[in-house]
Amino acid sequence: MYYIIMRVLFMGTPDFAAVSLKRLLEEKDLEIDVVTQPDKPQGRHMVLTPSAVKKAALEAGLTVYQPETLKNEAFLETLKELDPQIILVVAYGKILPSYILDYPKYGCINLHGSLLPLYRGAAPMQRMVIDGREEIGVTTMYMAEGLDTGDMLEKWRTPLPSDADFEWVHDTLAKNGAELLLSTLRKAQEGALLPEKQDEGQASYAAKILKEDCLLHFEESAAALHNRIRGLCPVPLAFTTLKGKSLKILKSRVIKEQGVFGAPGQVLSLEKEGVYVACGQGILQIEGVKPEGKKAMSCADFIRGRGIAKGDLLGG
RNA sequence: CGCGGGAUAGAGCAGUUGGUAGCUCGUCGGGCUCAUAACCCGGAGGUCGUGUGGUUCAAGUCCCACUCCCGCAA
Repeated sequence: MYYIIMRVLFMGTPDFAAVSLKRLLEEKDLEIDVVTQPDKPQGRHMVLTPSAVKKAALEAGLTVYQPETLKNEAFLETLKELDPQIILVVAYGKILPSYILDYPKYGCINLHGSLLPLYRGAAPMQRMVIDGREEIGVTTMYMAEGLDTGDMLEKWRTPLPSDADFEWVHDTLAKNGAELLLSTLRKAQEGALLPEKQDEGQASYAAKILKEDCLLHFEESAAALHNRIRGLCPVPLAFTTLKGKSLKILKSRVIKEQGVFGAPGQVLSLEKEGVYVACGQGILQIEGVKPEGKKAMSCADFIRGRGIAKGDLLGG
């Protein structure tokens, strides 16, 4: 197999994107430059932290660009200088203006973490789990001016196991998405892509996860609560409150789908495997928690330390 | 120096007005049992985060400095 060297501009920011970048780096015929978000203050002491993509790029000895904005002409100079033949975008975090979209010969191709046109937007992977979807996947597309509205190129899909959490989805889609992106890139080189319009009637939007999305409402069914808990695990984690303090929930299991066994949020019993909690419909078993100011622990430990008792009300 | 909580046996926690440490679980040994993650008896295991720190007759317990962990916020 022989390819002429191709100049690729990779634009991405978080870990999900870094996986794709690392995969592309394994290819010998790609000359890659990287654009990522500027370092941002993060963590407990607001330390300036580089993005996962930046770390990966620097490790590989690539040049990294971190424009504050793409809206002015400053970035156009950089673009002309790099003169990419194709731009690959994975979770970059900013909208690309048309002068960038129109620049490369082979276009701008984006990898998105959902089966478009479903779950356009910022947090498709979490939302798919929270909604209890049975099938998940990734899509590559040509980028258009709208939010994830471009013509679709290739897809990869897989069933979503009922106990899989966000981390599993993220890792699975990042890995297979990277392969899909490379496949699409190769087809673009060969002119073998068959763009397909998105059905606007089917489109849905996966909004960014906010604090309020993480709060558990025990009036919901056990199944819905379970989906929310795993969809937000391991970050940012679903939470409830107990005796005025926040309590993050790490892991859960649906014990009963149907029936009302107590006030929503009421602790029914303390078992070895976890705490049984009454929900709007059914019973949820909570298996791991992270109390405010403490480390993550199993429910068995939490009970031993007397952190919770039968009859306590979660979310009160 | 963004705000706050914490650091005590392998784990999760207590520890009262300062007087050299307890609970639950685990672990080890023995007993009971058809059997058991059950039950009974017994044992081991801690220089109480670090400091050649301060106060005191005496500090896990008060004061100071430092290290690390966590929650909030971004």
